[in-house]
This record gives sequence, C-alpha cells and structure tokens, in this order.
Amino acid sequence: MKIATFNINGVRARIETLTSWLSEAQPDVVVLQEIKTQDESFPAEPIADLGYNLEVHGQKSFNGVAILSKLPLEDVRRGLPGDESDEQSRYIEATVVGQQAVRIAGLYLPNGNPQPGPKFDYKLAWMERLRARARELRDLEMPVLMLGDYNVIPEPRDAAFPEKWVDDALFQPESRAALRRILNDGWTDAIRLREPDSKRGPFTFWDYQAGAWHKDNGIRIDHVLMSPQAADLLIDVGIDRDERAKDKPSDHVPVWVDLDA
DNA sequence: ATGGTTGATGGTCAA
Repeated sequence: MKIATFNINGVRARIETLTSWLSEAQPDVVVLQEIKTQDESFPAEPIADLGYNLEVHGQKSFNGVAILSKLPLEDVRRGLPGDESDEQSRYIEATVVGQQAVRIAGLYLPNGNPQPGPKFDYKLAWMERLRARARELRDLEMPVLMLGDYNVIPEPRDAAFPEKWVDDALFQPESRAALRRILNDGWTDAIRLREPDSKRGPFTFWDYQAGAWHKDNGIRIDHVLMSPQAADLLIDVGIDRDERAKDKPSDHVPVWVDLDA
C-alpha cells in the first residue's frame, strides 16, 4: 500500500498538477494539505475519474485537508480533538483496509509565524493536542501513519541554510522540541530512517521566492510518522523531488511510503 | 538590508 502526503497549495489552482502526479505515481492513498477551498468546491470529478474515493475537510480560502484512496475510506474523523473552539480545518483521519487495516491521519500543522505571538502560541498548543491524539493512536497497537505538512524543521541538516531560519517559527527550539516529544512517544520519521547519515537534506519544500528551487535552498517539513506496527511493514520511502521542476508546481513535493499492508 | 512568489479574494492576508 503506497501512501503519500502532498501539500498542493490550492487544489483548484493545481488540479492538473495533482492528477498528472496521481497518474504517474499511482499512490493508493494520498493526504492533501492547503486545498484552500470548501468541501463543495473541491474538484471531485477528476479525482473520481482516476478511481479515488474522496473525503474532504475544507475551509474557505485557507487551510483545508483531504484524503484520497483507491480503497474505501472507513471511520472518517474530521478535526484534531482537544479544542472545540478551533475552527481551522487542519486534520483528518480515516482507516483503509488492504491486506490489513491502516489508520491514516493527514495533518496540516500551523505555520506559527510571526513568532513570538498568538499564531506561534496556537502552533504550540496544536502540537500538544497532536501529541495527545498521537498517543491514543499509538495505543491502538496497529499500523498508523501520521503524515502531512508539519511546518517544523527537525534539525539543522533539514535546511540548506539553517542560519536563515533561526527567527522562524518552523525552526524554533519549542517547535522542534514538541516534534521530538511526539517522536519519542514511539513514532518513526520514515525519511530520516532511510537516510540516517545525511549531513544535509533531503528537502520537501522550496520557496517560490528568490530562486530557492534553482539554488536548492530547501527545507524538510513534510513528514511521515509511523507507529511501530507500521514501521514493521515498511518496504520503501521516497520524495518526488522532480515534481518541483514541472509546470505550475506546488512549493511542496509529495512524500510517500510503501507498506506491506 | 530588502525583496523576491503564489492563491484566494476583491483589500489584503497567509504562507
């Protein structure tokens, strides 16, 4: 079962970017972030034409997440628990049953800039809620993936120029510590597992500005976290870096894992 | 040091 995450940066503006990648990469399940549209405006037809079921948790203008799956999506849950007043659409969960059931959580973690400030406070509070949900999911003792745009640069080697990020919410000690706390609860970072000794990179995001792609001025902020039972099924991982060089790219590229499930 | 880009929206905000 090939499962991917892709921050599409506006699914209506980039539906052809999405469908051409789907046709080529042939993932079984995809979580999308920053769809930037309400449920009823999601371009569902081209997705259905490619054989995908679709569950959307949209929002007008900003944020918005979705899950696509060639297999049925079961037990869909929208929103990150822990704050009834949170109206931002950043989290969706569903179960996909292949050879065995895999629980999949797609997330768009708050950016948190500027910091310090209320947006950064929201980010850190959101991360504590995510940790609480992650512990519940871990305790299911089943294959679970929590994947998406985490908006956290875990370590200096996850940025081409880490010194440029020292004042950014994505690289604050508090943001990095909050991600480490989740990992230390028993989750595995799939990309880092396969490239443990890399001194720089790989990256998943390159800004549109200032020729960042051309200079390979990237960061790694899109992550796939695996529960122990999911990690046991890991066959392969990848970053579809070439997508960034194509026409009308997102500023993020897809990240995927293949599980024996 | 500043500005550089993009989407959704319809003036700016978010990233």
